[in-house]
Amino acid sequence: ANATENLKAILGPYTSPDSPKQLSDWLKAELDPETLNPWPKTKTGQLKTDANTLSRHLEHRLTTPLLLYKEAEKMLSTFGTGYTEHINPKTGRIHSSFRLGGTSTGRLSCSSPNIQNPPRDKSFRELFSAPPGRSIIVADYGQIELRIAALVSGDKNMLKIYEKGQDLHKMTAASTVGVLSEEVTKEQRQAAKPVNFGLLYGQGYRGLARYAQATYGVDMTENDAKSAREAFFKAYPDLRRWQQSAARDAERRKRVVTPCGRIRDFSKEARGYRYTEALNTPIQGGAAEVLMAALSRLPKCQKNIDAKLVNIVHDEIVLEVGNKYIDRAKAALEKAMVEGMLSVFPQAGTRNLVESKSGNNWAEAK
DNA sequence: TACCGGTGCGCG
DNA sequence: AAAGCGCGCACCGGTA
Repeated sequence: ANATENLKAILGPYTSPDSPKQLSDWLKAELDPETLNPWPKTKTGQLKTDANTLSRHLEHRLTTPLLLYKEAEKMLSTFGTGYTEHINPKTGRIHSSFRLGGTSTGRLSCSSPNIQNPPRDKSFRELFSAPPGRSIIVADYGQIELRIAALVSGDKNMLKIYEKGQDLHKMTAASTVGVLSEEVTKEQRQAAKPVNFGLLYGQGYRGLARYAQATYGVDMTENDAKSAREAFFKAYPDLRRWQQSAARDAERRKRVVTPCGRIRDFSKEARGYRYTEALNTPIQGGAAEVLMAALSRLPKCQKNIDAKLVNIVHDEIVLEVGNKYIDRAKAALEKAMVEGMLSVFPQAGTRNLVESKSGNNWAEAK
């Protein structure tokens, strides 16, 4: 509330902090030309006012109050009232809709409300709690898309890493920094995540530098990104070859196929063939298919166990179960997920594939 | 009042 | 030549 008053005092009565357009106009009148000229623009010519752009101008008196306001506003509107308005008075629960045909890759989508994107912060996740006498079980696949990339591309080095039960972020860090995997620091591992996630789907070095900063707060110059990119593909050369041939193939046929054989036809889409989308679809789609295979095995595994499926978040399954069944349900869930993976990729290694936990709420079980 | 595109942001 | 992908929701501002 204090920050909001402060923000009002700075912006004046004619500029709403909720309006990117008004904020852009306010900044245009406010900033000197040296700051204004290089300021990033939207495609309609407005000044960008997103958190990443603002955070590069911490010296400005508007920045901190506005960032605080944006965060608070998002939390209150989307995850506060946005959720509570959907509480069913009869059950006291939120009953979201999950859609099976709503995405171009085969993932589920979720709405009214979307409970696939509540903030990871404990103070939110702990609100998803089990009734007395019952518990929440969460099981998730570790690095599922990277594993599937390894399997789909057949990259020998990636496959070896997963067969040994090693951590690919750490191994990529070792390769890009040029040290032994035992010497990789937490920070170096963190910096390797955008490298893995970005380059997997065709990101260039400029995009990588931007993305590392924006998403992971990792400072990476374009030169750093360039050499990280080269080191990455030197470490995983079969992945590079797969990307090149998959992209050529997709461009020629205007379609890609997922591991289970579902087709994404770019010729039916407004934007047509897209390089990065062509690389992503079989991987993300494969991960979705693995999760579906796991879900389809749940009823069998849950026999005689009073378990409710309460959420599905792309690589994660959330159950609610009576306390006396926790161990059995956890084992059954893990089994279903491992078998789901093997049903799509029989050759997959399963070390450290699934991790599960239980607790009174979603935060404790994570 | 209803809908839509643009912008921004939460998650995997 | 260069290129992260996939969602849903809040809010604004313009149109129907």
